[in-house]
Amino acid sequence: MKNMVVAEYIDRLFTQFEPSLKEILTNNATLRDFKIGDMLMQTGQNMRSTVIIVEGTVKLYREGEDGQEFFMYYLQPGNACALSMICATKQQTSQVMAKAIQQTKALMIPIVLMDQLMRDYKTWYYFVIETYRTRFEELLFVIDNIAFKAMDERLAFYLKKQAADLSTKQLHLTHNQIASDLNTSREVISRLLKKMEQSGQIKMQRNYIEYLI
Amino acid sequence: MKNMVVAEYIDRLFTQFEPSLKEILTNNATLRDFKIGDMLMQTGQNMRSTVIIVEGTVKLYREGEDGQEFFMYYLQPGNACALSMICATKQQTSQVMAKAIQQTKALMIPIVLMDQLMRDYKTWYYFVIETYRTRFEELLFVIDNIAFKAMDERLAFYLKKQAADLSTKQLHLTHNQIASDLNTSREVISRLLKKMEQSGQIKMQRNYIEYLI
DNA sequence: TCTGCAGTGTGACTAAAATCACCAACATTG
DNA sequence: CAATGTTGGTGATTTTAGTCACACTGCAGA
Repeated sequence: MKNMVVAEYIDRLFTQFEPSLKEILTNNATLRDFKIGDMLMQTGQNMRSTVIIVEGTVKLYREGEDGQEFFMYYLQPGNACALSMICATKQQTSQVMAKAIQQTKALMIPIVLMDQLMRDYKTWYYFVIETYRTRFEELLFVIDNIAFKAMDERLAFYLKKQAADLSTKQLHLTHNQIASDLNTSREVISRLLKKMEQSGQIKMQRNYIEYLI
Repeated sequence: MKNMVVAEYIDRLFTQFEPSLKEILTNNATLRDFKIGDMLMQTGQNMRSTVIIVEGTVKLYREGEDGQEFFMYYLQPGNACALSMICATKQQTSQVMAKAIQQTKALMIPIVLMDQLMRDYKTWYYFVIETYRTRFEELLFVIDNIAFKAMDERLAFYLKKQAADLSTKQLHLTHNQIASDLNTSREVISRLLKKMEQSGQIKMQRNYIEYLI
């Protein structure tokens, strides 16, 4: 019974859901595996399911003209992709990219269920609203940083967020990746990182940054 | 009967709503007036109602440290404030500012109604979802511009959007206002506008820009 | 082991934007 | 109409970030 696996994820991550809601989800969700680098969503793609991450980490980003991956936020176990809910409901196409940066498992919930779930289950409705709210806030944060902060502050904030989101101070990042995430150039990042190392905020090695604060 | 006024607005702007939904809204919404410059929402404020604009225009912006009003988008008749829905539902505080830039009237819908409306009325539910979707997209657009575009492109886009949103090519803006909206300095805007005038995209007068394309 | 490439360091230069300084035009108000 | 404040124009300068060029260093694969 492969749905035992689904049921277990739902039980663990959504303790607040009513038993009958859990049952509906279990019976209708399919579990999908994504390897590192796999895309869950791409610009222009039409969504047919709402996506809920149950394992791993997914990076949401806006793609630049030269392939930059302007970082917005991560989705983690228990998070749903707000855009997959929105686009799914109205059959709209997505405006962003979502890529697995770890081995990831996600529940795919057919969009046809959305109306019924929203109507019948207050806990689901709250979950959806909360998803919108947190993602909206993340976007506002992104706007704040990019609109009002200089590069050094943005970098410091970026590293802090990485450490927090990935729950580790051992960051496996190249200067190039960071530059792409912040939409700047590698040299700028190298220089700023050096300053941060000199002031004791980080330690650097090849492909690796240790966040010390 | 002051609710006749409310009923009329709802009838005109929300033809898709079921009669009983319209009735509930009519009986529970209060109409509020805002003069130019009045705030509908402020950072840190706790929302107690969902706000639907029925007349006028409201500017949503992020406030900078020195009082800049970093422009995000306008709300117009028929639009609801996505944040007032989100914050209202969870009693969260708002992260942005909303200011009337025209004489504005708005329906205030008590948050206690939200759960019931979402559950009982599919048209309401769709309206809410659509509100989230369009505002989310607006934010993505803002991020796109600020992350990837240079000042001249941002300015051109800004003027275009003003003309489109306010349905007029006669823009009553000072260089200072524009600079504040784009979080740059007045001199930069003056110079770029001059270039745009020279290339025939706009015509300038004091406190006034005519968008020619 | 050697080779090549991805990752990093750094100086020099360029470009974009912010800041400073100051002036002129216009509007409002007493 | 004089005084004052707001708006806009413009040159000079500074700051920040982006670009170019090139060197160095590990690591992985032939």
